[in-house]
Amino acid sequence: MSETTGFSTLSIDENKLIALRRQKLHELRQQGNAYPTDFRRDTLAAELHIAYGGKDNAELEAGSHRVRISGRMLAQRIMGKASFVRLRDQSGDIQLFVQKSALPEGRYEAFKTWDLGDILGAEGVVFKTKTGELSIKVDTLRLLTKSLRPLPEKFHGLADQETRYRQRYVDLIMNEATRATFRLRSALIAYIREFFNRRGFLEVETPMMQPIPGGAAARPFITHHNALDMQLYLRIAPELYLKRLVVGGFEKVYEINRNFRNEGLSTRHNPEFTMLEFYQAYADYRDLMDLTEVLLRSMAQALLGDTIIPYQGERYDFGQAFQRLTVREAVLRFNPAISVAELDDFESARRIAQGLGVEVRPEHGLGRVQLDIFEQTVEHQLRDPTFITAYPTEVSPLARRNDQDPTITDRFELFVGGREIANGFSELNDPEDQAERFRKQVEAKAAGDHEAMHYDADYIRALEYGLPPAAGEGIGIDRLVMLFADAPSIRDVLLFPHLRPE
RNA sequence: GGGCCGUUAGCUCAGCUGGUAGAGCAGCAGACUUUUAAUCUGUUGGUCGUUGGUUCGAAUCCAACACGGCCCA
Repeated sequence: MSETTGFSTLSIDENKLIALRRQKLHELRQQGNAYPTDFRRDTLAAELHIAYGGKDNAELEAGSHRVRISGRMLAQRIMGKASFVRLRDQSGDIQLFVQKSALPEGRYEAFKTWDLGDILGAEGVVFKTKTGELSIKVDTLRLLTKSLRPLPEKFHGLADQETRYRQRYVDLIMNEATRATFRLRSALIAYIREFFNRRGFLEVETPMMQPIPGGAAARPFITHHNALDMQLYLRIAPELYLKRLVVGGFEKVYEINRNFRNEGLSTRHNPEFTMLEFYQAYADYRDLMDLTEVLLRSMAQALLGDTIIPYQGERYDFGQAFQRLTVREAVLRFNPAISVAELDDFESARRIAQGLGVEVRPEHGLGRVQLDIFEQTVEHQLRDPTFITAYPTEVSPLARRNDQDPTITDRFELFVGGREIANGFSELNDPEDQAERFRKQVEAKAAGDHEAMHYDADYIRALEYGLPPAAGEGIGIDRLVMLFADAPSIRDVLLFPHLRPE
């Protein structure tokens, strides 16, 4: 016990490995600037592989290509008078061959004291080793940043899920699969921007702090503005602002940004998540289904090189026309035991829903009950991309009523792999109908529905100026990235997923 | 919110019916001028998630709690 008292002043996760590295840093400080900023690289690792990977060593030696490179030292194989180092920069890895005889006096000895994880700058000549690995024969070698914390083990890497999420920087250092996922995410978002820009959509940014949270059925986060002494909400959706812009004459707009919903965490839910919403005047929900098919199919081809997307052992086909079913049709198709008559009769539908464990509240109408049955029995079975249409009006307060049947709306949701990926509809542009729907929502809120909407008088005022016939859609980017990256949890596609405090 | 599983060295993991903690990697010391999880010799390193209980004795059994994972709502 008395042996350990000397460490009692160290912070909780300080250990001898860190203490030793800290001592090395202390010595570096005494020798001069321990954190130099004057090193400039002229090449990335991947550029070297592209430029010289195909050449043999005789060609390389004849060319004598000098390069300056920098990155994190991930492996060190030290022999008496020469060593190999694996160095990584953003583009990839390159091996350094460090010879004592090629370095200034004392430098090799210093190098041997450097640690895995240290950031180095190196200069030398490109060559290939006798096993054919492209490398740099180093004659200048500097330590640019001392790493105080030991990296995870080189072979198994970092496997602990919790640490991977909490310390994403370590996950990124250690796991190529993680780097690939987030490169894919970036490419996917870039693809969306290009897709919509090319089609004449204008990218806009609307408020994320809103005095009235609207555009979705969800509980918001509440915050407070000190100077104005007013309550604000983090947005649950940008929808109502984007449609105000369509009123203003921006006829095709889109926004990619965060929404915040005050609900539980799961493998499919994070309190903040990224949504694409887009609106197009002089279009209806069918046009958007067509556009969505083109978007996802071309995106799969562009990012994955195929229209078949493998996901967790399944394969989803984005190449063929997406199936389109109404909520009713889907229920009947996946429940052969339910007849049309039973589904369309309120009392029998209610009994079916209750038999499935659904709570049917007195104010719920037939459409809502049918949707409950759909969610219980069909949703998880929709594996290949499938559009479900004709959502009940009572659960679609912002969607346009169907011309033939006012109890349903011209709305669709897209399901892939049993999960909702997108939600779109022809927009309700009748201000009087919209005002009436808001009033219904306010009543529901008063009756205890925390997810019901507020009455947004300014939005009604905007509609009164005239919203052209339009359709809009939201696509959940995180779920889309999960699909494209074959990731089982939303946390795998968020750089910093929300976790409880350590 | 409920059920199941997990939490042991910096990392990846062993640790049996309870007897006081191990390996590999990393680290440290040494050898080695073309390595590839380099190799060879020696060696340091632990609040066994936390708290309480049972017991002569708990990493191990029990309970509660914390965090995470999976499934369900």
